[in-house]
Amino acid sequence: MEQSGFPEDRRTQILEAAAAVLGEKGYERATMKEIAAHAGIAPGTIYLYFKNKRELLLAIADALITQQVDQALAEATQDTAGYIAAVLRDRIRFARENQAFLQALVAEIWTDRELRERFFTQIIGPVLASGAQYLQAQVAADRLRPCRVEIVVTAVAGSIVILSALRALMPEQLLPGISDDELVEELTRLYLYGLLPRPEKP
Amino acid sequence: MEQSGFPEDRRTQILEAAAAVLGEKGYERATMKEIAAHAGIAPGTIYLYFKNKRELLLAIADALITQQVDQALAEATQDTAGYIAAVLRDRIRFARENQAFLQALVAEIWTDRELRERFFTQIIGPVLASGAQYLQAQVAADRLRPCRVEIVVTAVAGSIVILSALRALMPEQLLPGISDDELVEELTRLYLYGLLPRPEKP
Amino acid sequence: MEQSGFPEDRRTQILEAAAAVLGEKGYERATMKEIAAHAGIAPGTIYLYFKNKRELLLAIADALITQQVDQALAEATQDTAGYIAAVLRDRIRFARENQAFLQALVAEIWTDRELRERFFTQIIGPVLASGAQYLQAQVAADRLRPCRVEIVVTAVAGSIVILSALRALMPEQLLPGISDDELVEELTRLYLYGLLPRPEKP
Amino acid sequence: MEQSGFPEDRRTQILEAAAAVLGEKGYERATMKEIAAHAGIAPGTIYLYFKNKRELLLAIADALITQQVDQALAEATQDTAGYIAAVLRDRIRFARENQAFLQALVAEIWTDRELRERFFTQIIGPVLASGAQYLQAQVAADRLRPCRVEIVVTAVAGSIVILSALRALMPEQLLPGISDDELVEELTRLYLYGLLPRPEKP
DNA sequence: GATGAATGAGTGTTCATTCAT
DNA sequence: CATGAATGAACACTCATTCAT
Repeated sequence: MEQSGFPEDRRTQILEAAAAVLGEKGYERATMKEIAAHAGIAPGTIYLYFKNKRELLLAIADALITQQVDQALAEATQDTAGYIAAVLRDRIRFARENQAFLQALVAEIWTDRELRERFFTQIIGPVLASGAQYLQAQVAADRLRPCRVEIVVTAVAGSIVILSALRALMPEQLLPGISDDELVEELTRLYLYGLLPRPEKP
Repeated sequence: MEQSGFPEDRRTQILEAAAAVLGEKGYERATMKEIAAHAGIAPGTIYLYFKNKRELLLAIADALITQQVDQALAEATQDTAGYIAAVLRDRIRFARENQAFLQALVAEIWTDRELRERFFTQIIGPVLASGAQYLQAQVAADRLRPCRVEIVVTAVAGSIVILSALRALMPEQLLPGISDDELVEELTRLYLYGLLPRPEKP
Repeated sequence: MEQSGFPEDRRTQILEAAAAVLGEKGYERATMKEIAAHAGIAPGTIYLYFKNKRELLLAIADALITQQVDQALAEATQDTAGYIAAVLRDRIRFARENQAFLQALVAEIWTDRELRERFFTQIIGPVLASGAQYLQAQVAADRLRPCRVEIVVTAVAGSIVILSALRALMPEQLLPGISDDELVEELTRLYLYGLLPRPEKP
Repeated sequence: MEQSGFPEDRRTQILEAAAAVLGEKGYERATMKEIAAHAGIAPGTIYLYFKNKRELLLAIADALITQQVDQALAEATQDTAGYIAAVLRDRIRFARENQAFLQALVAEIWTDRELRERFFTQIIGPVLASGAQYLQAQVAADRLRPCRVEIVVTAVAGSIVILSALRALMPEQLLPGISDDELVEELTRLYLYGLLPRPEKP
């Protein structure tokens, strides 16, 4: 029916339909029939591109992983405040742009060990490591106070994930009327102040 | 088979079995038969106490909600640092104690609008509001710097949730070898410094 | 619906329905739905007694194997002609009584290696071995001429199988109007004469 | 892709691929895709030469039927022992040469009435009739004892079919280490002695 | 003629739910 | 109250067949 101009688009078309349906329904409640309908094709067609339902899920994970972060590395020249803001902004945008994919994945990551480890190793881990490394360098240069960078980085990442996720899931309830920019600004201040060198011990 | 002394304990018995199985398998992958087996009863018996599988899930949510937070209200007399640490410690403990229930719920909250709103309104909302109120009072008393307290509170809550969740799901990978106390201490410092009044504008 | 008096009859009931349907349609063309309908139950019920379609097939094989031959061993006291006739008669009766089961199996044995080896080892093999042993004893006692007993026994068994099978499958065409008794008589004569000691070498 | 020099060879090419795949997998388990792959063509192409999967099967039957037996008719001049040996040898060779075709067919013949009747009428029937006719002539000439030739001929044919089939299917188990020649020799002796005129009644 | 992507009906199987005991 | 055998709707997946290229 709904033909796409390029032959390889079909895969993408299915992937996007799957992300949309999985994101809304979760893995188990999403049916191949519905995914097919959402993509405007017949159920059997999906199996020409993906071996089974699970592979479709893993393909979504891979799609996310491969388009992964060139990161705000270039921004490392900025000052500390600028770097934190840049990372926050970048991650919030990433979450927004891949909302359907992420929403589809998170639910499964929560219950599926294999997916969890795959995702953690390939996405979360590197991001946290990169952040920790940056912080550690700033601490070494006395631009930030000494701290356990792994904990800080994880906490910061956690804030962002939760804020991005819940703002996507419940825009009416979570911080309604507050823009991404306001969010970034406030968080930047919170974490920057939290990490700047301090004259005296508390 | 396995009779309980009190007639109403049966409900609790089922609820706990359900939380255990749902927590491990997720809602869809958990079967009534397995929940029954886990509780040492017959599948049919569950239906004498819960109308259907979904009600069982909602009952788990309710069980969490009702045993909810007397909060660190009593601790409000402490200084600010003590309050933040107390809240962090309390929430981390709550997550640990109800791990199975929470794990079961979160996956569903993620995909189920009704459950999400119920949970947000009854659990998340009040907690955030209470925290925001406390912070606001501290700001008014000049013990903390002015800030958008809703954002800060949500960010702090997000850190805790993510840290607790991932530490439960992936103890080997997320901050291995770091104790809860170390975590609380580091986070307290981060957020306290992030919020203390500052002499000059940055 | 169609309740049986004894609780364990349900398994047998399914097994017989399966044998009937498989016998008529073959394994692949037989559907669980049809087997269920033939047994007067719902499709799902079959899975309470058999793990899957293949197990149902294997259970048919086992049913055949267990009700196996006490053989014409008692008849070993008879003279050679009587023995041969007794075995022929017994095997033809066996084929007739288990026609549906056998027909179902043979088709699968033809294409399925596992089933083939199982059936050969447990049914065919022992039968042939027993026959070969008897013949060998008769040869040793000079009541039959020397011969390669394995070949003879296999040939005799082959005749019977084919004759029984085709007479069941095509009663109109294969030896119509000839009774089992006539068959047994003629075959007995053929093989007895074929095996009796001979005065001179040909 | 793989073009054949002559346009009509394509049909044969498909037929042989089909026989190979059907022989190994059986009718239902063989897929058109696999048959096509085995023939080095696209699935759609098969439908240019055969209306559907079933016609492909029937065409295999026809292929067998047409290349049918010029029979050991020429050998009728031999003595009786020579004739029997010649027929046995010829049939065993036929089974070996057409093993894939035959294996594919037999499974279907077993379950498919139409195919069965077609095959019986066109292949089995004539062979048996020819054999019966020969035997009858020998009996009339007092070179063989009087007997029910239809039964004898069917029994002999049955032996051969079973022996050929099982030796093809289970070479390790059925009469391993015995050559076709030994088989023919032993069977010839068995049936010849079984049929030679006898001086006295047993 | 030849292709092979697309189809969708039909399969085996699962499991929430019921109800006779 | 409790049971657990029975149900049957719904699912993932397969594959013979078609048809635009």
